[in-house]
Amino acid sequence: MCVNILTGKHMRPTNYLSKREQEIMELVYERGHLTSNEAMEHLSGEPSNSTVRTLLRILEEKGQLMHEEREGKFFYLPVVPRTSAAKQALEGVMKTFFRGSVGDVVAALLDDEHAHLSVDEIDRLQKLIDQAREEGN
Amino acid sequence: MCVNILTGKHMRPTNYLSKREQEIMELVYERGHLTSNEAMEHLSGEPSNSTVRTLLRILEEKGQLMHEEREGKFFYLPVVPRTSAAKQALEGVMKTFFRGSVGDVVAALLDDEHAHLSVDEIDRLQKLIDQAREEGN
DNA sequence: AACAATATGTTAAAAATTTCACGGGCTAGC
DNA sequence: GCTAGCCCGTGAAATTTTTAACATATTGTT
Repeated sequence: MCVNILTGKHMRPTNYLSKREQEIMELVYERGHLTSNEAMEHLSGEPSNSTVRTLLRILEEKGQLMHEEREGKFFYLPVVPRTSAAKQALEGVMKTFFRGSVGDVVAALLDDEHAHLSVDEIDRLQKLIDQAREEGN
Repeated sequence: MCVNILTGKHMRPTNYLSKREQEIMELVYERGHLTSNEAMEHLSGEPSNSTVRTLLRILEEKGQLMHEEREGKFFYLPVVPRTSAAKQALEGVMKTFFRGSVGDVVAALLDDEHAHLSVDEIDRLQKLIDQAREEGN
């Protein structure tokens, strides 16, 4: 068992997260915050409230979650901000499936006929590309 | 333990993959194929060859991997083609971190100043956008 | 005060994952 | 033939993950 350098609190080693832990982190990022009851409702299987709370506590010990009390309940929040986590996740997928190429990812996204983009969205992307072109110089 | 309807072979339930299993699948997709020795070298920690082979076999039982023999060695290959797996992975990230919005993902990719795109790549994306604009009508 | 309803804290058993020692098969070189 | 080197298969121990029962705390109601 590790010890947090700053707080002196005991911490679990982080490394990779377990399956259930990942499931929970996905929920937290998707919803922004999470109570044990919300988690219970949305997790696969039908975990008991007790089970879910244990997991939330472990994730807190691992430094992945923090909680604050609102209306007498624990609201769990991600420690790593959503945008950072998003970037990390994207980079992972990019490395594993797209040889690390941003272009390939965008191509896959736009190629997918399933993903009908609105005119507004296309305009938005157009601006981003124009911008990227400028920065390239 | 489950049984494959077609082959009658015993199978493990698939569901979510465990941490190690995920690590291995990432390697397979990144490299295209994998031998036990390659896996051993690239996995975190220093798993023994024996350990790795067990995991590869389990993934095969789960229907995630298949193997063929080349030069007397087992080459493990993904059962789900790379492009399908890539799409799935992207959709996961998109749902968790980008409210399912393709536009938001592309924006995040292009926004990242870290990702300097070459002129060729920008042109490529431009074509994709033009194409998407046409299809939108 | 006593009770019900709702939350969290603690602890430990059950289940799954992870690990690897050992055994066996095959090939190449002596 | 015998041996060394390399590879795969199997069974079981070690470790981690997952689960939830039970205990405690707080709040609002009768």
